[in-house]
Amino acid sequence: MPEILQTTGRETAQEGPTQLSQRAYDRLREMAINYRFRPGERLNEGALAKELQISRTPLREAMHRLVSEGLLQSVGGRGFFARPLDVKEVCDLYEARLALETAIVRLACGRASRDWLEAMHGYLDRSVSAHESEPLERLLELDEGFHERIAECTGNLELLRMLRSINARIHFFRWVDMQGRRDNTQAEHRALIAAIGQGDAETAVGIAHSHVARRQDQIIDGIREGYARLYMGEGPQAASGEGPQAASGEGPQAASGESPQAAGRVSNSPSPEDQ
Amino acid sequence: MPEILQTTGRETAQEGPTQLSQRAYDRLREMAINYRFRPGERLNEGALAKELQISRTPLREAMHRLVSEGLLQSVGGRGFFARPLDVKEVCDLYEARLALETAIVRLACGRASRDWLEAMHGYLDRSVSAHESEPLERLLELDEGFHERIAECTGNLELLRMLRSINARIHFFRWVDMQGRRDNTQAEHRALIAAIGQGDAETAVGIAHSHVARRQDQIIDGIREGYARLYMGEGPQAASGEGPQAASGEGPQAASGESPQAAGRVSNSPSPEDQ
DNA sequence: GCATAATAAACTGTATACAGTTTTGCGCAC
DNA sequence: GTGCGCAAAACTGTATACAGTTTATTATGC
Repeated sequence: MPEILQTTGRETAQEGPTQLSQRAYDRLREMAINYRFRPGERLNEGALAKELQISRTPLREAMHRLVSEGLLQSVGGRGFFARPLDVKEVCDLYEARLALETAIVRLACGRASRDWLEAMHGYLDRSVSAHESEPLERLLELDEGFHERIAECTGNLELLRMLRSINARIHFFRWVDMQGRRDNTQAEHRALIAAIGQGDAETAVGIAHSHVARRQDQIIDGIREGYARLYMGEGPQAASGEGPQAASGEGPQAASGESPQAAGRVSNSPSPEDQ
Repeated sequence: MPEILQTTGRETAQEGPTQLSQRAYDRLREMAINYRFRPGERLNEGALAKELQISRTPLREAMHRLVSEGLLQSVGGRGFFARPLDVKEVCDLYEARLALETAIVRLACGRASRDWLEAMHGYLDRSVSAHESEPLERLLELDEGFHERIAECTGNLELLRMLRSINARIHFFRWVDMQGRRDNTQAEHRALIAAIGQGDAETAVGIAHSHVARRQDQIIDGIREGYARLYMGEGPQAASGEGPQAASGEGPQAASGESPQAAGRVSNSPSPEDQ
């Protein structure tokens, strides 16, 4: 049952990719990013395939890609698992992001064009107007977009690719971190662009560093909060789809009996030796 | 025909992974890293599967992973392609490597333990003794290992992961670059470790920078040389396996009719929109 | 009642089948 | 000889089948 996909064929802007494995990739990626699967949970291929209305073949292809991107894990012989909520890993990611962002900003200082600067001012203007009205999820996207645009400014697609990969993996924790307080980072963003525009690398890197850097305990607090939130059944865009609980059907494979508050030693994954 | 794999089962140190998709991944990765496929060449799944003595299912799973890692490309509906020999991409990778290495060394300065320093001195000693006797391929591996150990010293697995990914993708060009001259980088390596040992970040970063940095024209020369070498049928470890030519069977799908010397505009890939 | 062993169900990893599309090869007009 | 169009072959993307293993369940002994 190939399940004729929506309107068959011509790939307008509206309908998704025609490739089933690509479609599965897109959907699974979104789920993994937002921890729609419980950390460490084993993913049931049959159930997922039924849910996505595809067969296991393209589904597994998508899963293999997500393993390579650190959004899923695989244990040979026992299938695929949701990424665990691992404190060390998240701290490493934040640190890597800081290093990457610093390098990117430094490069951007020598390469920003007049056009790019103008476009960034426009982007910031739009972000400001969104700040009051848009949901937090959208504000986070705007912030990610801001930093990715700086990476684009360097012209280095590999740096951009790495930044995107990291951003995807810490997205959830940044979202949790934003809950409650609606920080106004606009001023810092403006100052950063100004410094880049003047080619003042030291100032720009300084701003970027203080803007991106997080103290370890802040990060850990965020993770703990995220853990609690996960088991209270909330997440970014949790309302879309079919609800906050893990999307793998009835969910007989609950994560574990561990104390959800203990974010310090959280991973209940079978510590895969893969990759 | 499951083709009982060697000695069936118990996964000693000698025999490869039991998982066929993992075995395919390992072999394809090695091939892609060393450009055993001609740049931009379309990979024939049937032929590759026969060569690896597996079916197309695990083969395609491995290929999807390699796409995510930038070692293969995929064009929806037309299959998988060898990564093109793209000058811009390689330059970006070198630049990203420089940024990463700099950040890693800076972190290592605050984290190097006495044990680690001792181990590094041992590693360098072994590298020195290998310098005269071992083949270039091995020396390059030792150099990669040196830098990866510094990344390990930071304790940050994500930085290590990124460094490995980049190293894999520029491996071939560094190998080409080493041909002919047998640089002695030992002194720089010693000095770098010494600076790290003293926690002297500025000196260490300076050494790392001048050690890793390459001028753009040097890189492009290397790529041009690599291109020529590819079409002269030589590559790292080219003797192993079944010869230097692309491993996809008879090779009816030669790369293109482009001038092999013109490394400036080399990519004959169909510019995949994927990933 | 609790731990343990045996049995059944479920699931993963891989091979194969098949439809639709792309590519190749050939014939023909010019 | 060169370009165009059509038919055949080849290839990709996906579904399904199946064997072997893992996991869940029931039965059993203490």
